[in-house]
Amino acid sequence: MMLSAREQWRILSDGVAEILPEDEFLAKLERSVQTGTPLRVKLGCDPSRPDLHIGHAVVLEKLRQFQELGHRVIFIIGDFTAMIGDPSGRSKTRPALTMEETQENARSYLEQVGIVLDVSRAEIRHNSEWLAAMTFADVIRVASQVTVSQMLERDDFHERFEREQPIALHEFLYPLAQGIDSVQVRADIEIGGTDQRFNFLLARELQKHAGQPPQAIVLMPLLEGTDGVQKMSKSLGNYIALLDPPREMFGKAMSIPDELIVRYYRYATFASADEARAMEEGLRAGTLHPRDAKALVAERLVARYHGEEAARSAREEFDRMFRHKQLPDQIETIELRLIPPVPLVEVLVAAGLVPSKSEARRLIAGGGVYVEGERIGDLHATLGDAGEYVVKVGKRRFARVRLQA
RNA sequence: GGGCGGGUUCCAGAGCGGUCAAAUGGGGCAGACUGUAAAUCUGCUGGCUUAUGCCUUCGGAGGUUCGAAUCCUUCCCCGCCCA
Repeated sequence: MMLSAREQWRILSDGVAEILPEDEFLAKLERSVQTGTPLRVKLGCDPSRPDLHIGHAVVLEKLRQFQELGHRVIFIIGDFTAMIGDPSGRSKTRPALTMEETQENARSYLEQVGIVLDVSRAEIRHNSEWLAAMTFADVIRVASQVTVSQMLERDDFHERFEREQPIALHEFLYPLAQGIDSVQVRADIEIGGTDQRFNFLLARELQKHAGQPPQAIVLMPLLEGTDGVQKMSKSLGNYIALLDPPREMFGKAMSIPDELIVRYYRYATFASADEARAMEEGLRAGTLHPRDAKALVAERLVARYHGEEAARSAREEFDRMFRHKQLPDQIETIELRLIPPVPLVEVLVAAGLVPSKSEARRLIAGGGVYVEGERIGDLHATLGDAGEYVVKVGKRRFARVRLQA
């Protein structure tokens, strides 16, 4: 009932950025088939900020395939590392999380993972289980297995070293901790984004020292964020969250640069290589309009996470608002306890449409504020009477404010 | 421990006694245009009872000065080199 190693290889290698080393991966599949033993596929996760996005889904989707082929997915919740603090040097040190926060985050993380794959069939481990138990002597022993110049091979360390930027000593320990995780769970495969290459390779070294067969590595492409330049990440604000509501998801997908359309088609909506090629050719030949291609991607993306129905209505709403510049079909009503006449500037702030009066003035001066469909250019404009007003700020901020008598 | 160079607004990075809320680029927002929240172009980008006005900001605390991001003292932090 298990597929042959070849068949599995065909499925599992589709859409990956890199498999290291390929022959070992294939050998593992073959042994797995022969002995009827599922492979142990590890995914480490940082529970510090549980807001998964469609970039994570690229990895999760691959993991789902492993699951469907009968392999064992092992999630490692990095609760220990999260409690200690920030691994990545450039960001200002993140505050260490408390035990409760970490647990809450982990719960929410798994819930979001559950959108893509079957968490109940996965093995879930917390790395505090073994990392918290290590003594300093244990740490030194593991640290002795890696040299400083090996560490400096990692391009992010290398670059900072070259640029004379700080690298804190503990940053060297995080890759080590990840490697120890692999040893602990006896990972056959570790999966992650291409930025994890160094850490995953280091884990192989530690596994060899521990007398284990080293894990094979599956690296998935990193999806660019909606800005089209940097990788998708929460901190850069260029992400589409798995939990984004349909309209948000649709709109964000429509804001990607044209060059990214096909890539999103392939990796965000999991179109096959053939489908992606077809779209690419259509775009190049001019038979497929970029806007339509993008709308297709956006719709398919929304459909995946919210269903066909939601996708269709998100698309209609988008067309209404941005192509035809009409009002959205639902506008939040905000009651203001202000007695007319009220300066418009004050209304905008009170309604939460802008963060400050200065900002409100700038927007008015720049022609970005509308009341009842009419552009307001006067900084001193007031809403004179009680009643409801539809206020629009920019393209996307709407509110129906109600002034009481 | 010694020497040198640094810490500036969301980020990077100029400024080095007044003309500094602080160049420039990025990001963000808005406008025009359009095929979309693409691209391109333009404008804006600390706050306040709109005021040739006031307040807060240039690592922290003091000081000099009519006046400081700019000078001095001291403290904290970072990088490099030497030990």
